[in-house]
Amino acid sequence: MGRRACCAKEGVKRGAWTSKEDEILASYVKAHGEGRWREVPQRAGLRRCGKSCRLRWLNYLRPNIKHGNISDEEEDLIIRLHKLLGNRWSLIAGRLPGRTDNEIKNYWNSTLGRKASCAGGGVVTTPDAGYHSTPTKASASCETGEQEASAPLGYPAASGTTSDEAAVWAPKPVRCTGGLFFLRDVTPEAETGTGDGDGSLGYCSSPAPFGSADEPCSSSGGGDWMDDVRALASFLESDDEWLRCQVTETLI
DNA sequence: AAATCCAGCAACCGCCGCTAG
DNA sequence: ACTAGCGGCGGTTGCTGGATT
Repeated sequence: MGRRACCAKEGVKRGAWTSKEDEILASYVKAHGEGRWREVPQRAGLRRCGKSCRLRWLNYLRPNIKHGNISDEEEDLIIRLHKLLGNRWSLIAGRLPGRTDNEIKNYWNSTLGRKASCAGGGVVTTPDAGYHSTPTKASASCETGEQEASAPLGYPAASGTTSDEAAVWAPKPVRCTGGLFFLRDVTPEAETGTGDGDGSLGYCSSPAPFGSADEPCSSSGGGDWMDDVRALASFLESDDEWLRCQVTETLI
């Protein structure tokens, strides 16, 4: 409230970008670097909102961006990361070089989400995010059309459990000076990680009172889900950023 | 061949956290 | 300590082209 709009509505062009605009923006960012997006339109001579410039650059103009043809490996990784992280598209994208959060989000909503939904689960999202926006098109094309009442898109419909029980708690991540961590107590198992660590993981030291009794947080776990977590932890530990953080056992 | 439906994608919107002043 | 501004993120919308009727 009271916050200034990110850019004036009037005089700002909207809609699809032209190749000319792309060219201007790309050359500007190459010359001046990223950041100060609010100033970019003025300085570059674009009649666009700064946010729009940023989005265009990040999702389309940035070097090394890959478009389309998401491989099976990438798809598998997206599914696994989504299991672990929920709808944290930027984090998922961070593990997929050349892919953008927007592309992954779109891919999920249009393809993987539907697959998962029709398959009856195996997908996790953040309860706090309240995945209330099951893509209507997707759900409409789902053959069963019945599972959504008990297992909305994004929640696993684990056999033998209620949807609530099956809901894996994917906590809201908070920043950790360049990394990500989940505000949960570090358990001994988490400290040892996958066993190949040398104990040098840079844990953040302040388990904040984030998790209260509300989060579905089963400690038993095991099985495929735990395998996924271990595999992901192993994968992610190859990343220096990730070394600063950890995924605790209580995720399961 | 025309109309309609649907999937995919680009872009917008609004909220939130961080940080500089 | 407080506040305003900025950047970033996730959800949503709307357009477009291909598929189907």
